[in-house]
Amino acid sequence: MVRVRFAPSPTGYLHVGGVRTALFNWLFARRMGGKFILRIEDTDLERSSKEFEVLILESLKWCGLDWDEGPDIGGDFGPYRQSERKETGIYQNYAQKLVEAKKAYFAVHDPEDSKKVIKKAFEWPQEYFKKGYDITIKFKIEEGETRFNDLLKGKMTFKNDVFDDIVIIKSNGFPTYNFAVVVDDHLMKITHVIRGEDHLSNTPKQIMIYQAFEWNPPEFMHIPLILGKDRSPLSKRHGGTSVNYFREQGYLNKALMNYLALLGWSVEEEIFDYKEKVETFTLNSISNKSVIFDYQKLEWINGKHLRNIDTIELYSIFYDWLKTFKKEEIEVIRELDINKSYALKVLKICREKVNTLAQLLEMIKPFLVDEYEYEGKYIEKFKSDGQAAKVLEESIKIFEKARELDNTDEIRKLLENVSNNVEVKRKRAFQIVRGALLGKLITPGLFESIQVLGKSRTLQRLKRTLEIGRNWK
RNA sequence: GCCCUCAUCGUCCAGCGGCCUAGGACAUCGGCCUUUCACGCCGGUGACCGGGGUUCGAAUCCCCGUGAGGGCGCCA
Repeated sequence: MVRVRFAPSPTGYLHVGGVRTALFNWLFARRMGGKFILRIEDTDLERSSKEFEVLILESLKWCGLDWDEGPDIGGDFGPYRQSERKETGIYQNYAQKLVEAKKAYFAVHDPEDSKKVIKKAFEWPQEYFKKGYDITIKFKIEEGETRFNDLLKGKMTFKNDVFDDIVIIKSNGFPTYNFAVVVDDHLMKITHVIRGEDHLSNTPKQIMIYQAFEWNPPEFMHIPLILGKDRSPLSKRHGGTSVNYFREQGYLNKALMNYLALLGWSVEEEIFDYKEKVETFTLNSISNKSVIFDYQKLEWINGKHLRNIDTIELYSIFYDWLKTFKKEEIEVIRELDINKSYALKVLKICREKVNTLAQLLEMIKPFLVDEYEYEGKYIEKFKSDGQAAKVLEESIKIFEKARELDNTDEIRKLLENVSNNVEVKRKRAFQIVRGALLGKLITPGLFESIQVLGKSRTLQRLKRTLEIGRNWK
């Protein structure tokens, strides 16, 4: 049974690099019919916080990466928080075993220079402890070489003498990362460790600890890191990096996952639902090269998904997003609530023009809000065009006579009549009408927009602009 | 400094000794469509890091450089 884990430390938001690692673990677990385990590595008391843990779990859920065992749902190998595991004494006990086997020792540190060890002992150095010295447990590095096979890098060999003895228990009693991972991965029966390449050089140390316990190490796979445009590690300098950031910007979880999967992965079709990839996922389709995060491609993928999904689904995603991140848009939210069928029509034509929910909001707003604003460009156009008012007056006249405005071909003919009657070029007339209806010069198709707005709303808006436009002179 | 990893268009991926005058996608540029912007379609620019080998033949294999990234914490 395949058992893999994702083990974030709650010291910040969930980074897209972390999600990508989690995604590959998840995909592998689901593909193999195994278990995906979530473990919180909170052994750094200074930097870990409960708030970040909550956010990380929430981000993971938003990404659709569900876990089979974890701190919130438990499981047979709990607890799943290292701080809680520490309370049970397991790390201390296992470290003690190594000391008894003379594979680790108590180290008394020089208070002046904590790097310096002034005393090594296989017995608890009580007298130093009493005097307040910092005491750790260090793992002794043996002579020789350490080998392991990395699923992506191939055979790895490290000379042991490049490593110094490693602290496994800190002076505060907490285990260090390199020790806790080994103990936990073993106790949790992890079969495959898929993690970032930044852990590659740590692996031999961990292997040595496995060997000291005579435990079988799991399989290892180190996947390349995500970099920014300048090839330095992806950070806030390059733009947003947390799941929360992309969520807030109006990216769809499916699109983010799609892009992350695509990044450093070879597939036939670029646009896909990552959940369907469970069927065909293989570890060796992951590339062995660090990758640069491409914000533009992500946006393109997001636009594709935005247009692919069902309008109803888009409606609910958009609605939830507004409620979460754009609470101040009360009028938009209200219109969405009370006039769903109209909103659906608006969404349908607006999504053709945008790539993110934030862009969608801008596009959609003037359709829902009757007190829409006019952008400066339009006001300028209106002022400088001597025929603008005439175009609007003529439109009102023609539209009022029309039966209904529910057919784009008819709307086109009516508008053509307007431009003919006023003797203004179509393009010019259409832009004046467009801005009059929505306040902007960039909108969905004019005919579709009028169709969606409907006769009465269209007339009302033309009159409104005519009225307000008088003050622009 | 020592150790490890990686190296094809600006970016991601394809290529795994001859099919490569190197292919696809995003971006970019030009055109078409057209009521704006986009979508869509058509086309262009654009890369095998350098040097040595091996071989009849190398983007593909080997070595050496160089560059980039990672590690060398009582961080994870």
